[in-house]
Amino acid sequence: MAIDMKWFDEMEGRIPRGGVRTRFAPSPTGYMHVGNLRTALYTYLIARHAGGRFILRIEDTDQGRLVEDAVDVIYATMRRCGLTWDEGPDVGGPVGSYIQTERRDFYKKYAELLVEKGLAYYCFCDKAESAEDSGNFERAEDPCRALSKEEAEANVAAGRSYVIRQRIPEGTTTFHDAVYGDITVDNAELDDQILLKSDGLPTYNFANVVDDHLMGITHVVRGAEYLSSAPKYNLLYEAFGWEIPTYVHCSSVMINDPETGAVRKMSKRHGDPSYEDLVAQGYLSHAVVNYVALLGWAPHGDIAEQEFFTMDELIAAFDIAGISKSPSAFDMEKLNYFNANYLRGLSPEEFAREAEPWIRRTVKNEAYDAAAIAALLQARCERLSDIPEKVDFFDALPEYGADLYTNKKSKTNSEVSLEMLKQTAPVLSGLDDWSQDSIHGALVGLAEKLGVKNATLMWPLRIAAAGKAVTPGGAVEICRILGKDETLRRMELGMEKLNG
RNA sequence: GGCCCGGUGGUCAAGCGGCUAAGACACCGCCCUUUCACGGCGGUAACACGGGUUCGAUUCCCGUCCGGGUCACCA
Repeated sequence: MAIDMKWFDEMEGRIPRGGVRTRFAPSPTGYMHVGNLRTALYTYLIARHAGGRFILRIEDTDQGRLVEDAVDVIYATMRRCGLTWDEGPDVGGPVGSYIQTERRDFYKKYAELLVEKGLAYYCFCDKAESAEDSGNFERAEDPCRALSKEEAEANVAAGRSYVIRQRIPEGTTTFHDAVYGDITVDNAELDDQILLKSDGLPTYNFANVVDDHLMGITHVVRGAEYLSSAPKYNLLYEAFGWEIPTYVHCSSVMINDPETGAVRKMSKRHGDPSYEDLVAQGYLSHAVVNYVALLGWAPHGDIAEQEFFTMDELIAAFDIAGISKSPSAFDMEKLNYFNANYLRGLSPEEFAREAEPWIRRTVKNEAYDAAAIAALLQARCERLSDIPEKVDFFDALPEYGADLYTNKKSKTNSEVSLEMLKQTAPVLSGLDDWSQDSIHGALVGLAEKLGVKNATLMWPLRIAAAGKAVTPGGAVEICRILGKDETLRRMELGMEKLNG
């Protein structure tokens, strides 16, 4: 076979030079792992911090795992998280295509180049061929044998399926990682790695190296699970004579298994939440991004104690030196804390907009003002999904026991509560102005007149109005939203209950 | 199991030879208060272990233990 060196020269000529270029290269699985999101974020931040370019590349070389619309999930997730890319499948760029299956010819040519150089070889693997139908590619004991160039060409010409493997030389390989430092491994640990699969598509490792090179990637950011395959990359770069990029491996995101208590890598397969799951549970993207940024990275210097960051602040503060080597555990409690803060940081209007759909899950009665309910909720929920249960009493007064009327701190019991409700009913009934201030003023005035604590008067009223020991907002707020008629009706029910 | 990488409170973490070892979440008190929250104040809690090196180790080196990752025609 003839190698057209002019083609390679042309490819090399297209590679952008100068400036930082990073890439996020997910495979389209249909959802975004928390770990992946964090890797994407760090990758983005490294590029933006340096004023460089951030590239999105789709790694879809695994035909068996293709998921429909999965690429759209990636786009949507990254946009919602504020990770905008400068080059990618949809926006194009100087070194496209940005979808690996559309680059299959490139990989094949580069693999053949290595064969030509004597650094890789064809092999024909009967066992693999027979296993192809079942889709189960078991590792053969003696999978391949190197053939002479003539034999190989004859086989290829005869249409036999084949793979191309790289010859791994003897010795040791050392590579440098920006967070882990120098790592050396014995090449004996490495197998002759497959570059091109029998379906003509490249393996992940090979496609990565070829693409990162051709796309001019300067910083290869990825999860630490790839740390042990990194030496293979160097061997590939060396075989081609290419410049080795800066590696930035990020430790894994772990999770404490709620069932077993064991710590393990976070994964969708074990039922751990993905980004999409978190959003569905009522977490704000910015809260997730902020939290995840701090999971495995910490700011240095005079902002070492800062924990809330806007994206611009992250861009300014992010540095590779702050990335930690040890794996960190995803803590839902702390995410809750971040989310609660972001929720409170919203303007009342923004919060109401976010909250309304959740409020309306249990509050179907349009007479009850969603914005007013939202106002009570803003300081009281960590996740939007906490909302429906908290406001269910508006539509339907729960069945509740008379014991709820007894509260030590408010100095109430059944008798006291009944008396308070009896005193309160005519006062509220006579109120023309059903506003917050008006109701509050009337109640406080009555408490003073009766010589009781505000709480002693308010507690029974709130229980009668809501039928729950804990509610968002107090008696005044709830009555105000319920409206005068409904409030008085519920008070009647309460008094009946207390009369036994 | 081989190889690789880690190890500061329950969790996230600062620290980068000399500190009463930060801060945050969670937890526990107190204050505020119309319940609960929010907010404010305070508290409990950590350098895995054993050897070195050093005047001095959480910090450097070695071993042990523990944890994780990886050993695919998956990424």
